[in-house]
Amino acid sequence: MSARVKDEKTRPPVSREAVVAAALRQFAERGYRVTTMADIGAALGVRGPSLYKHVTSKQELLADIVFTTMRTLIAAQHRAVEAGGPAAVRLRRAVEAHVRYHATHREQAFVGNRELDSLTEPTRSQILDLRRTYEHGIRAVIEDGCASGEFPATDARLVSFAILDMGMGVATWFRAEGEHDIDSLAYSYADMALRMVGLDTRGRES
Amino acid sequence: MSARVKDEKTRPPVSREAVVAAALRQFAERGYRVTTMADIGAALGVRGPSLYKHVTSKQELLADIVFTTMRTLIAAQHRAVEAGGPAAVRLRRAVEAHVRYHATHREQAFVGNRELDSLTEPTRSQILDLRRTYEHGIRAVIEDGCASGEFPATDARLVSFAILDMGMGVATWFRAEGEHDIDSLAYSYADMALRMVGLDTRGRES
DNA sequence: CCTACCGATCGGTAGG
DNA sequence: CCTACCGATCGGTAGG
Repeated sequence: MSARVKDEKTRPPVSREAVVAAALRQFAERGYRVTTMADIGAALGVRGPSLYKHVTSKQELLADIVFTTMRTLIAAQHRAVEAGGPAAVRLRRAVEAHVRYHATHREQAFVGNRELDSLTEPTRSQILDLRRTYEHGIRAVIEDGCASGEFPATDARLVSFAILDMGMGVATWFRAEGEHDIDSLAYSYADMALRMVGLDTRGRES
Repeated sequence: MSARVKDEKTRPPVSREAVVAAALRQFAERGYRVTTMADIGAALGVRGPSLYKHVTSKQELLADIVFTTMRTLIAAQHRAVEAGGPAAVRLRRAVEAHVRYHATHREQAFVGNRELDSLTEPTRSQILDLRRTYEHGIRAVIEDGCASGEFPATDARLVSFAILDMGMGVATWFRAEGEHDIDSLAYSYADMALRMVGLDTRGRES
């Protein structure tokens, strides 16, 4: 009945990464503001104040999580797009990367979206900038496809929002134990995205 | 420099609806937990404790907002679907209603999504039930279209999630002053939804 | 509708 | 990594 969740003798050493991981889990399941430093410590078998040996503030924990999330998403999108090829191929790869991240890093994506307003300045503005960069990345592919005539004319901004939003939604309902495996999920979402820009995916394309 | 925002003499009478409206605005812009009863009162020109003449708790304010939101959405979906007709027509009307609500009631939709975990039981479970009902409503239309052969075979559950998620996203970025008017926005989203179930919207359908 | 206030919570620091 | 604790916040009640 101690406040410690784990026995001192068997407790693994506390590291910054362990603190961030415990914070992530609790921020995702119960929210940033409701989670206390004591809660995070308890998950690691220590008291709240002990965490300050590894991090400087609770806010820093949240900032770490959302920065890592956005940098990872942007890097994945960059890899998806850089190889070039037809716009349809680049769009498929970018959407698959987007969906794959939101399915495999549900907690990060969820926290990054829901706790945006829990960030203090200037972190919040920096994150919003990264999100804009990310949105512009997928929009550019759509605009390419429109400009080359590959995609029927569409409102690239609207479609990019719709594609990103539906992919972000995956983080809210996807469960690894569920009926969908991640590969077919990513493929299906990319299919939907290609249809949204006007392509018939039952035919020849990628 | 008083804590009151409005002068006592010109302040309109405080009503329950006024309290809910003020709470909605602040829950949307700053979050449920950060908003204090004193904040809500200040927006109406009164002190925090005075609000308890009109509401019984802060939690009740949130519950009022999310229940109204879900009931309104479900009623709008019901109206969109009840007239019958081809599945493509029903799907278009349901998506248009969905998008229209999220564009015109941004704050309600935003709070209803972000603050789900700020609800205490049993309210939270009741709201989750209403959300399931809503999702099943649009999924049923898609399944109808698949069963009748009107839509090419698609995973109805997946597509219904994607369509609802992209519509909910509208609440996060839409601004009435922006470049899109609500009618064309709703139309475009319904177009995308029809494409997602495999229809070619450049042709004959609705 | 007000002031005064209770009770509880929590991030972070002091000082081992 | 701990206990003790400070300072501040806030929902809700008492009693006008």
